[in-house]
Amino acid sequence: MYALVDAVAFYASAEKVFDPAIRSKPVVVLTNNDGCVCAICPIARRLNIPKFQPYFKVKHLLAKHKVIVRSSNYELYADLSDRMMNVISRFCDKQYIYSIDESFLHFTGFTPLINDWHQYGHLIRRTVWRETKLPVGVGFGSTPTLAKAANHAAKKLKGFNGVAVIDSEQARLRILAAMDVADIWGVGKRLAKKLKQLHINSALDLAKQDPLQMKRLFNVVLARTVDELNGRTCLEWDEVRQDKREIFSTRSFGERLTDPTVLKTALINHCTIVARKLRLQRSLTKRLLLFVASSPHELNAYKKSLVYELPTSSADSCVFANAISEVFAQLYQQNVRFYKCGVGALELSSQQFQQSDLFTPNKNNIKLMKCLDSVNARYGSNTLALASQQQSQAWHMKREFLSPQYTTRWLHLPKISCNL
DNA sequence: TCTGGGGTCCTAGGACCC
DNA sequence: TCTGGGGTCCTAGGACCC
Repeated sequence: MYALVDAVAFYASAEKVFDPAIRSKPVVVLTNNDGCVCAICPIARRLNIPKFQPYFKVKHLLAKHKVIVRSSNYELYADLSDRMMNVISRFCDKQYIYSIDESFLHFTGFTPLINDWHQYGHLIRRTVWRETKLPVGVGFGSTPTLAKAANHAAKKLKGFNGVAVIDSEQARLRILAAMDVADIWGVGKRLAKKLKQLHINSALDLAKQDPLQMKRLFNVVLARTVDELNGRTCLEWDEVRQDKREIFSTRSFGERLTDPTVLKTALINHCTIVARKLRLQRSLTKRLLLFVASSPHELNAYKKSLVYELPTSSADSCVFANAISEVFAQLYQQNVRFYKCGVGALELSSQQFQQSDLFTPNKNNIKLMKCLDSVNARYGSNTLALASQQQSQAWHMKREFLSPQYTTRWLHLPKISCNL
């Protein structure tokens, strides 16, 4: 049995945790640089606020309904996510954190004392709410995709109240029949449109298809989804939590940027993030993708990228930073208003099997990186940083409606006053 | 006045080589 | 003079997810 536990409109719910005054109000959260609406609380959802629309286009609508608008407060969300995942982990020995607000639980060789999945789901919900004040939905199913479907039902379909269980044929048919094919995990807008042309409208319609036929007409991924919807597990636990095959760090700037030094600093910051992520999954990369770009919405948009081939696979921030310095001139161009840049690690390999070069000295300083990681883990990210990262504020995000970092900054600690 | 997220994986099609 | 196959690698862009 698998379970998927995730928060209801996580970012918006997180904003309500330390601000009870807005709990009964419509709340939305914006993406980086206050670009788009990315989280809509259930109360705001009833007002038909569209998701992933540019903020400036829905501004008037939000104002009309007196919607509370917040910038993304990642410091807060990351910390609340940790707390939530911690609580959830107590309910199963195998947890896989799939995203900031979702985790899969895999019950195998272990049955909870409470031998009723409904009750168990509600216990998870109640406990998470009691300890974090975050609302979660829980879905159970015999495959990851069915657990996802149950989770969708738990939160979106009538009569489930936050928990749904697919543990019988009736339950499976009932939930899949009520689900639009577009709401299945792995079926996006594009695929859903094509499926509907073939009169495959509900999740159940898709489940009834022949996997081989789906593979022929579409691809192997969809064939697997069909199998999963029928209770045949294709995404094995190890596959669900496989190592990433590429790792990126990219960001748009709060304001357009023309200064080469600042742009280079931004790139170096991205490369240290990528290096840290690589070390976290014990991977090395042989090739870095570096890119810079002006806004795609601009006339004569500028875009330049290049692949840097490292002499030996690495996850060393210093090696990456040197690579950037070496080729930066090829990326930069005068009079371009830069909007975005990023670094990606391609062609990853395991740290365990490092291939060295007979003729090139290995420049990877594993000890130094280990030290850097442990200091930063203890005292906060970027306590130790490369000199070339120069804590510049110039390219930092625009966050006009930022809430306090209640849990990660002393100055932002919530104050409780009581009158005796 | 101007404003449009970030991450990962996959694939079609082009370049190049034999 | 004209015509032609198959493999590998690379890249840009698409699809999907949150």
